[in-house]
Amino acid sequence: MAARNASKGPEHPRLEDVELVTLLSALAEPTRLRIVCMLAEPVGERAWKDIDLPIAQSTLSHHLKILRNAGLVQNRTEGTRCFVSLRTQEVEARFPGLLETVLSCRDH
Amino acid sequence: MAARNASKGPEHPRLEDVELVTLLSALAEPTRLRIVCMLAEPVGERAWKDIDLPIAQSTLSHHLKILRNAGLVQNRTEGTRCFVSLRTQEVEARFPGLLETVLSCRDH
DNA sequence: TTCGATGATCGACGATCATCGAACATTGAC
DNA sequence: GTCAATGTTCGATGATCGTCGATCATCGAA
Repeated sequence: MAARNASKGPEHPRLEDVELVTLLSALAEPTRLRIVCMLAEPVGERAWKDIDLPIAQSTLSHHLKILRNAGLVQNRTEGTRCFVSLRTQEVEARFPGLLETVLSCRDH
Repeated sequence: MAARNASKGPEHPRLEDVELVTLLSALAEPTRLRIVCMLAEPVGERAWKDIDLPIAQSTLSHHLKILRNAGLVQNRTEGTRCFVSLRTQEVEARFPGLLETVLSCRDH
């Protein structure tokens, strides 16, 4: 009854409103860190269905929501499909060097 | 009654055995991040009692244990007193740039 | 040896989290 | 309009977490 999101896709916070602890919490979970690493590959944008992990679809949606709320990823809807990508530049502007450093640590 | 730790202080893991997610989890909590920032100040080592935060003593002990298990801090016992410090160099060797970057992000 | 101080550990509690299946909403195709 | 596909949301579940007070173990001092 109340007006829903007029916009289609899920909401994306401004990076200025994201706290460091929120971003670290989002990264501090194996599945989510793995997703972020996937998205960091040169491929860039990734179709939802291409993120195949041994988890239920609703769980993946849950993790992506947390990553969205942390400002790390963004969704782009195209018809019924959905594409996910890192907000690399915005994260870099807010937390300089952080994402790159974490990813490089992950790769060893 | 079973043989406890023969050594005096608590255990400190080798940084090689610490996973990135463990370290991120340790940092992804406001109180602990604050402690790490305190310890990063040029003062260096810090007496336990000088870490005064609005939390119970057992809670502080709990957080310090998590930071220890993540390889971030170390304890040095001197009589009944206990001093805490960052394992800056070892963390740097294991996760290059990570601690420094997180701390610089925290300061803005 | 006894005592006080200092941290670590224990047990309990409420809250949050990761996970799942089911139901729902939206969109394109028929 | 009906249907299938896609991703989100809901409800429930165990597990983990942050917090506390109480207890314990260790050490120096009296």
